[in-house]
Amino acid sequence: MSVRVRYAPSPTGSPHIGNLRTAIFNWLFARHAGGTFIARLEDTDRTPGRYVPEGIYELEASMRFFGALPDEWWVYGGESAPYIQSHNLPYYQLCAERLIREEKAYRCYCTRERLDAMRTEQQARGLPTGYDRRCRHLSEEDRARNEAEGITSVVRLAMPLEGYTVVKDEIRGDITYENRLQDDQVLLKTDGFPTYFLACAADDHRMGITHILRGDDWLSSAPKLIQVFVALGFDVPKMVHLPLIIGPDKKKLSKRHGATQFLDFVDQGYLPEALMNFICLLGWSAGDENRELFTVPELIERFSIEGISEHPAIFDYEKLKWMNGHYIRGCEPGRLIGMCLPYLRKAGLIPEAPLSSASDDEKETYRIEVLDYVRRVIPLEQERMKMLSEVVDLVGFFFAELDYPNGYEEKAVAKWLKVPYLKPLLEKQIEVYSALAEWTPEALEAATREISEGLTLKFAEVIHPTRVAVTGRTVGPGLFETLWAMGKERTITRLKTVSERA
RNA sequence: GGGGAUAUCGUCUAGAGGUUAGGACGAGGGAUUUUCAGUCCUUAAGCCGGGGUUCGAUUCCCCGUAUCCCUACCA
Repeated sequence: MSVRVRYAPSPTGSPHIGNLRTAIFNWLFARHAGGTFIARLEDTDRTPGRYVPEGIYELEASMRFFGALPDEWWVYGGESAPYIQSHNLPYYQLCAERLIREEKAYRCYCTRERLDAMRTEQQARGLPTGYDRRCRHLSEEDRARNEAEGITSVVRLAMPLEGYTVVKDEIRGDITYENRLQDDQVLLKTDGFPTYFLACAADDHRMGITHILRGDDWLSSAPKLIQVFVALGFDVPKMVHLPLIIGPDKKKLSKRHGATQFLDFVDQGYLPEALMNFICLLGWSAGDENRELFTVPELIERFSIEGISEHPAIFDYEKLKWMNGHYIRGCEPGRLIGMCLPYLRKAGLIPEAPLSSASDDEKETYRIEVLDYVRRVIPLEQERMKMLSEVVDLVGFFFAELDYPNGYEEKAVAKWLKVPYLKPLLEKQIEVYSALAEWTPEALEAATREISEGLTLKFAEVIHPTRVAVTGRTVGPGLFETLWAMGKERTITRLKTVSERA
């Protein structure tokens, strides 16, 4: 039987990195096995705040970002449509009614107040919490009277009171749970929507799902899910529980740890291939290959359930940054530049591109004055960039109006723009550079070496003050590439300003 | 309170009875250079504790401990 797996997110906002990994693992598993990858929207919780209709677009964007596109989903359908649970309510209701008819489920008329009070009491007395099954054995008359009175009800699963449920986890082995300890799970809510358990079992069956790969946090409730499958008379898919991704403090990954949601990662400028590669290494390993850099085809080729580990993994942002830097360094300059442009625009370093209605002249000017300059500058910082968002800080001095000492780093100034030979040096440079026939890194270096010899200064004694004078800082790309990229006019202007105010 | 899972360098992990316990990030040192970054070389750093089983346990079993998860008309 060919593999059919699904990613079943809820639209609660921008997807969490843990859910993204679940999606990717499902996708890799399907691709590796030549199976089908399905995405299904589990939007059965209509509680305000927990139901974010726009979340669906984030979900779609995240899958596109990784290139982990489903074979079947709500965007372009498939043979198991619908893929949005709220569009299929009658189906779940039918399932619930059938279970009632077969006495595998029952209507429960208990109010939330009673349930809350019961739970509070149980907790106060140190008793296990759970539904006391009061409505499970209601007489026909009681039931009829409740219905006649119009009391709202939910449908609960009549959990077997004896025996055991075995969760056959593909990586953890068999895990046995006592049925008497399992709650009579609500299957259908008063609003007519199914709960996760009903919707999941019903849809997994309907869609022919063969394997369930989901977070470890579902393991404890797996016996309840299995009992829903059993009650419905459906085969239980193979189960694979993925280790959780946690924060450095071993707590659930949250905002204060850094980026956690898809949007956060995109904003900070992580490349899809870096995030994909890194995420796959959290809770999965290719084995004894002693390698951690993998392309997507390599991941597909190697991915297997045996390689999944069983303990939670801490999300190491440092390692992600390293990996992102690695992929940025290997990036085609054209692609890198394209990815950096939005950051530069957002920071106000470069103007917005002219509208399509703008004149050809305007477009040409933008191309020459902005894009060509960006094209020269970005590659110079490529090997230093760890996240795209850093580009703003890295190349800011190329664009910003430096007006000595405004915009200059204090320490840099103190160290290199207070040297006694500064003024003669700068004046000589202005003279020589202005007369330079060819504005290339090589010519600039040759000229500068001559200057340093002429003034009997060490090369480093020339390099450092020059860099600070022209960039306002002590770190950056090679000085002559920097001068070359900045252009003669900008270079001379900055040297003059510093020289005059020195 | 009940139930479940998990436990190898700081972190991600390899290991599946006998290994100098391997790799990567990070950290330290060195080389290169024009600063930073990068690259190359290099060092330190680990089997949660206690019992078993075994000729021999990081590895298998039990107990303890710790951590996380579930215990909702949330997924």
